[in-house]
Amino acid sequence: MSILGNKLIEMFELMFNHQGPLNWWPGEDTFEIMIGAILTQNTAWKNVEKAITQMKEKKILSPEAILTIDEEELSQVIRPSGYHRIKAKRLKDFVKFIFEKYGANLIKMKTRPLYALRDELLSIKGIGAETADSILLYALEKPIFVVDAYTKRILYRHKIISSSKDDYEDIQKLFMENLETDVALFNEFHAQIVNIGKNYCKREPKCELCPLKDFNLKR
DNA sequence: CTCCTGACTG
DNA sequence: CAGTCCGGAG
Repeated sequence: MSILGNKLIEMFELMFNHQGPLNWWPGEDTFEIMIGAILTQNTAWKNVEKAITQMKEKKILSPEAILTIDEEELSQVIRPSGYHRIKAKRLKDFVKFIFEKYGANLIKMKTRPLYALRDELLSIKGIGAETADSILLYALEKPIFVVDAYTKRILYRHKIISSSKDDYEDIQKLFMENLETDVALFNEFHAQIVNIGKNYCKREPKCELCPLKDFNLKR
């Protein structure tokens, strides 16, 4: 294990021991996780839950329903998630891809190699690196590390990276080249980071209360 | 860089 | 009442 790998594990354990297992999307429906990953783009998860609840009530939380429903109507149903017009289009573009490439068979989709699938997802308008990786890790259980704004901020503040705007793929490599390739670890690690981000590592950080307050910082 | 959007927080 | 939210496109 590399020096950096040990540091990352230390960071993970500090977070995990304070916050406990976060159980992100355990046993949740694969398709629902994919939809959630798109709806949560720059949006608080609480608002995404409302949108998903409404989709269930209207019985449109399926590839078939999203493909056929009127885009305007879809945008109204997902309205609580914000950016509802553009996200309605993104959902439709996404399910079109699902149908064209995999006949909406998510089991079949899962058999495809990780990076082939990643390239396909990135070719869809509205699916960027973070959304693609969230779908790959949390819905399809592929071993890839999800990087987000919190990840960059936390690594920067704890001096693991020297600039707060390092490249997405570089930061992803930093985790993947120094940790065991483990879906469960990647899943929990990112979840822990997000929780630290929204509870402590905000723009105005609450360092005194943070589980990472003594991590890699000279006092 | 700006726009996209509603809901919630401090 | 401004800032922010599990970003991405133009």
